Amino acid sequence: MHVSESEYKVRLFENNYTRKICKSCKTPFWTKDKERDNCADIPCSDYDFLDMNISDLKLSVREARNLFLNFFKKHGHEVIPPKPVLARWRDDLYLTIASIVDFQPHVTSGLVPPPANPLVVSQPCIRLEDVDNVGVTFGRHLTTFEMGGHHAFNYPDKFVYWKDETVEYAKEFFTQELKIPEELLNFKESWWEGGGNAGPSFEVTVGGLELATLVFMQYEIRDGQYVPLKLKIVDTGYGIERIAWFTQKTPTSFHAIYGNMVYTFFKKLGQPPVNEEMLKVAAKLAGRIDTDHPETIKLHRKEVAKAVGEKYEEVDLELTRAARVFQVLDHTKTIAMMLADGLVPSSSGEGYLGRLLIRRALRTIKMLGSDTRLSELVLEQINYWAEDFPQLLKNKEYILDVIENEEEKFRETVNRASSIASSLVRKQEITTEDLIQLYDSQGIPPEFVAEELKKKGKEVQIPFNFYALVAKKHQTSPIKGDKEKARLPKDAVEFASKLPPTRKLYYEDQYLRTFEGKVVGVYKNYLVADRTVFYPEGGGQLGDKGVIIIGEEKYNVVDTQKVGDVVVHVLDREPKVSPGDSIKGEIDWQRRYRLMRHHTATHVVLAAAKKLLGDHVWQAGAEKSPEKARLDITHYKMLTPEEVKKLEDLANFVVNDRRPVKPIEMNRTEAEMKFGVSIYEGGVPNKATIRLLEIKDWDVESCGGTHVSNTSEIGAIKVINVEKIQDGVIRLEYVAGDMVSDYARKVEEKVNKVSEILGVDQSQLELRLQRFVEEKRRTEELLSGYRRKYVEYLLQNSSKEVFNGVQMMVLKGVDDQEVTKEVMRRFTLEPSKVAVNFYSINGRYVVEVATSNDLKVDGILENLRKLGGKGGGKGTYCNVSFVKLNESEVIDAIKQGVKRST
RNA sequence: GGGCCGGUAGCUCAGCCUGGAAGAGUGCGCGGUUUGCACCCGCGAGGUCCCGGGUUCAAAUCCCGGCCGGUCCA
Repeated sequence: MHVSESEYKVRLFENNYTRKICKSCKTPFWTKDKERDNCADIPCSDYDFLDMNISDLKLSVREARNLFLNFFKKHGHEVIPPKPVLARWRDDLYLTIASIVDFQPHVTSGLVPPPANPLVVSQPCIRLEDVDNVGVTFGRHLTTFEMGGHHAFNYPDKFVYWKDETVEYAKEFFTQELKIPEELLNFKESWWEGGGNAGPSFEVTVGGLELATLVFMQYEIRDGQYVPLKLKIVDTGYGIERIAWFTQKTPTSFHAIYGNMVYTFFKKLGQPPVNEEMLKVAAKLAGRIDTDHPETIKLHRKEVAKAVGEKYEEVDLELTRAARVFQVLDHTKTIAMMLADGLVPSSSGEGYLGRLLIRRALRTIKMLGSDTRLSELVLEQINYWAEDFPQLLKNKEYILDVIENEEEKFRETVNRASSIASSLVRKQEITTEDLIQLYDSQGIPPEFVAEELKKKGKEVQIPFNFYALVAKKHQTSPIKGDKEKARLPKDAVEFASKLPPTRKLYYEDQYLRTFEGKVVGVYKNYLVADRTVFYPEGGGQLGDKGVIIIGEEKYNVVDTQKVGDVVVHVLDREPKVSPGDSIKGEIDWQRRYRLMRHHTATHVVLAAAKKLLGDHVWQAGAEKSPEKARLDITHYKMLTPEEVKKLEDLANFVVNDRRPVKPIEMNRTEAEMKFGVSIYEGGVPNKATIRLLEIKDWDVESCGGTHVSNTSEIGAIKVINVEKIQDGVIRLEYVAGDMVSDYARKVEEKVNKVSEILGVDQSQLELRLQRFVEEKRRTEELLSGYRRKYVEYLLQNSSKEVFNGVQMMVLKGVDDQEVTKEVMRRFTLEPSKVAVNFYSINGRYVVEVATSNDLKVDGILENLRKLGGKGGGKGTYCNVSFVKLNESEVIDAIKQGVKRST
């Protein structure tokens, strides 16, 4: 898009700033420095700030954050708390990648007001795009960082501030608070696009480092066109860690972020310290690394070697080592943050992102030749950041336990590398394709395979872009998409979508069973009224059934669905009715009440699971039917029988405690601030006002279902099944109310049936069964004794004859294959023997022939086929079947077919 | 969510491509050898070849469907 220059004209620049064009990247930028000819951003500049002598400020990350927040607080912004790093209030993103994400999509679209306006937040973010580059660039790339954002939401009728003020805030913050001389500031003109929005932006750079980006969100991208937004949003991002690094001027940004922990990690990972002068040069020149072009890494290290006057090989080795330690530092923090916010590692969804980082960290630790526990390193991070992110300490036990669990899994995977390598050694040449196949299907990192192969004296080259090659194999993957299955045919949806919203009597009184209303639309067997008590399927609760009476005619409602705000009754046949007619309806109360009980029970169980297992427990799916309820929760290991019992007890405690259950309507921003994002467990509604369901002192969740008004109405809860449906997800099934009795009856019937089969009274069931099993074992022992004896007997006594120096034994009428096989095998151990066995199966007669090793079976086979037999075999054994059998003919054929093996 | 790999003795796995008698190592039991904590020798027990269907005279093996486990990708 062609951006008009006027977009970048702001008040501040009238004050002696000039617009220049960077000689290197041709980007326009604004500065007061008359001499400067480049944009002061990498790669046009190195990290020159490392050598700038500006002030005595040395800010830690925490101090940088506070300085930032307080500055904007002073200037009329309200400080709001950050959200979790997992973007659970959105269904299009897994991770919080920027501060603006906190307010998308409903605040930015204007549907709901922001929690404050203007506001400021320091939002921990996670971005995995550059996961490969972390460490290699000595601090340029991180997977986790804090984005300081001050935001203003300008409505058509309420203006807060826009470009002039935003740029002035930046100037003031950097010059007043960070004491940076104004001449060093550069405002690079840029254009930002993301999440369907776009707008002009300034990147504020100093000495090569981009310290902030000031975005002016003002367009929506619709069909490739830029449509002006009603809402104009100031979206800024200040790099909190970069500010800390900028003031500290440590060798790398890791030193600035992690302080002494850098040295702790070197020590714990068994690495001698790396020359800091070398690191500083490496960091300063890191802007020249373009990780899409691996040769630039080599080039970078050569330049470092030149600058510090050492051999390239030496420098390369040292920097590789350091880069790996930095990678572990970075990943351990990200892992801790993700787990603290409740991520459960798994093989799909957000869970995989966590596992990916954990595995990468484990791999790097191993490549450093260290056997330090990952959990030990993460514990360092927890303690280091405990004050900044209290959720780390709160969930410490969970975090460490999960990591040990993952470490164990990884160890098992890696142990396979050695045996896999030995089977690979047999191959002439091992290709990249083999390595990809191994990693992709079994998760064995190529580095480990290569190492194992080396031990066995075989070399294999791992291409630099190995992981990119793997990624290439998986290009068509959708993101987080959970499309609601269409439960009504297209034409019915179209019919209903034109109708006005239905009045939802089931929300006005959840116990209402009947109603009278007027028809507003009818299409085939789909009927819509102006109001209804019929609850439409949603939130995992099935739609109501019942009857609708039109005049004298009674129609069965077989299902109820919704299209937007319109409730559609699905009738058993097409009704004779027109819009405006009066109707009466009554729901199947028995069924509905069971659904209500199961639904409320689900909220009780979910909260119980959270309290029992930890905050990481999150609803991963649920279904309530009249018969039973099902709840899938995120958890990293199977529940023990004791845990299941405790869960059940806890849930029933809440039932017996008679807790009131109450729906509340609330503005969503307010609800999020008050209860946190866990209200969205069951899904994220797309409305400004949301319906919350509160179980007193127990649970609050956004929910559109129908519920009982007191937990005591649930009656009782019985867990009937617990299973692991996939890695990281546990399924709980349970029944409530009268279905508990139903379930008990079924169990009782089963027990009765079993006692009947065993012919004993229930009281003696276990004893009888135990004896039964014992008896079976003894019978088997006895049988194998008899078999042995029978084998001996047959070897001695079955008919034998000799021809051409070959002895032939014939077995007949022995229908125990265990015995015949053994007899034939034993008989043919000695040379010049042939064993024949006749038996029949499925109405066919089978001739089985075995010979000793010195004979061959193929002549026999040929002869038997000539007689009309079908079959085959090789070596010393064959197997031929006949529809009709002439025994002596067969025997003759065998005799004539015997051949010596050569 | 999608792709790939796997499921055979208590355990680790071979056999599967190319259908034809269910295998090895280890562990277990017994005996021998050795007075010593991963010794050696011999013997023995141990199987729903994940489940279901199909093809075939014949399926661990080939085909289809399912279950379970592992793993990779955004």
